[in-house]
Amino acid sequence: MISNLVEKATKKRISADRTKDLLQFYNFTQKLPTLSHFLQNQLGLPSGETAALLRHWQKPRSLRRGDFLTRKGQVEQHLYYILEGTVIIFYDIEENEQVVGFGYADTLILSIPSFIRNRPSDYYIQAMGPTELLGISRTDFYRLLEQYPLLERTWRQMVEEALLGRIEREIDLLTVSPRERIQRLLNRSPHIFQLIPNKYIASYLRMTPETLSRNMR
Amino acid sequence: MISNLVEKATKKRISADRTKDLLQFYNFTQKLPTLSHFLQNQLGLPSGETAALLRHWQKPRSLRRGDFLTRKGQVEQHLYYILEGTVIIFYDIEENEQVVGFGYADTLILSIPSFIRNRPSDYYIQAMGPTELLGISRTDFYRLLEQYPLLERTWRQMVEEALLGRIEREIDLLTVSPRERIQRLLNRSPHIFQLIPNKYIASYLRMTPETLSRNMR
DNA sequence: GTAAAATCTTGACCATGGTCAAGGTTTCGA
DNA sequence: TCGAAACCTTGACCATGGTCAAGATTTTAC
Repeated sequence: MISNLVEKATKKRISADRTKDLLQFYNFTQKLPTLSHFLQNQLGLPSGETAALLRHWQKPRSLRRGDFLTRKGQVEQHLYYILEGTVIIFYDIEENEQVVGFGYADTLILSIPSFIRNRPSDYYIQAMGPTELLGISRTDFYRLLEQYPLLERTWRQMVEEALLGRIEREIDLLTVSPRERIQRLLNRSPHIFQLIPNKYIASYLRMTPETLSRNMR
Repeated sequence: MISNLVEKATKKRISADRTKDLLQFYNFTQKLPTLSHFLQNQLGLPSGETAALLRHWQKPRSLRRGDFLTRKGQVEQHLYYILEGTVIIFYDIEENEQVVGFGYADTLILSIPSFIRNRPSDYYIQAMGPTELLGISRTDFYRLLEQYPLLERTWRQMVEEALLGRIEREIDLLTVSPRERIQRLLNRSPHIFQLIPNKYIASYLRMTPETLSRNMR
């Protein structure tokens, strides 16, 4: 069943600006019809460099519902491309899980602090259903950054975009009224309400499932 | 008068890790004893490049208490280096001001979305007292990025650090108990309580001045 | 297809932090 | 230095969202 609010938000014609997903911090904005298409068209890499980069993406990894892509404390640091499926990112704080982001098909997903700092992750990344991914190791990726200035420039721009996404997210979190927080997410990422159980969305929005439920009517 | 909590936090020996200021999103972590020292030692620029960059920093700008460095809607986009003084960054949301960051002497300050996107700022930057700054224009800065790969690499790393700072800030904001939010800030940036009136800190911590006051006893 | 698990909804109650007001204190600026 | 403005603190009251519980509904996995 789809609530009235969701229905309205979904139907609404969404501007190019709005479409820019604010969750891009963990999963960058750019949609990737295919990985190589992304590398060439989004990153604008010459075909030689694209080939070099593609060579380092590892064979698909499959997850079932509930499986973890990354666990807290785990040192595995990869940048993942989601071929299919949906994942959530959360950390635990006093027995509770606090959801901080989502990832879905045709986006990149990673534990940023872990990837950038080369440290064990504080975050869990968990599959919401059957999920297929490709990964590239941090080491390989940063080595390629050194080699290809154009790749480094693009990465810089991606990090800049991610930063801007975080700023928007901050405003979401600072918004006092639960109803408005819900509305902001509905405006920006209505599709999430189709992909993710509400209890996780509630956590992401800093409220209980009860409050979310009561304010979606 | 210094509260017990502040006193404790200030006295506590602060680890190198803790010292890393989490507000670095708007004002990057690196302390700048002098601007040229920063350019050479922090950015690791060769002297030639340092000289080139220094040439583009404009003559000091002075602000008095209450003056605005940047106003909402203003297109002036500079990266500023604070020689002396303290500033706050805030935006307005329904008649209220919401503080999102601070800047103090020997750090860089800017409205990131405005600077990166080359758009009018949504944020105000206001001096808390007499303040002296140096600025470099967005145009000049990005032109130099194109010219000097080492500068671009460093900028990329700064943006990465800023991103990590935002993630920490997110956890702060997601922390439910006001008391803990205060404690986290005290642990990380006790000096802020010396530099900034509590009412602004309260806003930054997503609570009223009354709640801050009641929880500092 | 079906049982089990997960999720959603609703109600009653309650704790917490916001609001308003007033008085005291500190800081600012001429 | 002194008057004014800004800021801080405290109390009383209240609105809001959290907690707990129970039943309904949906989804999952075999």
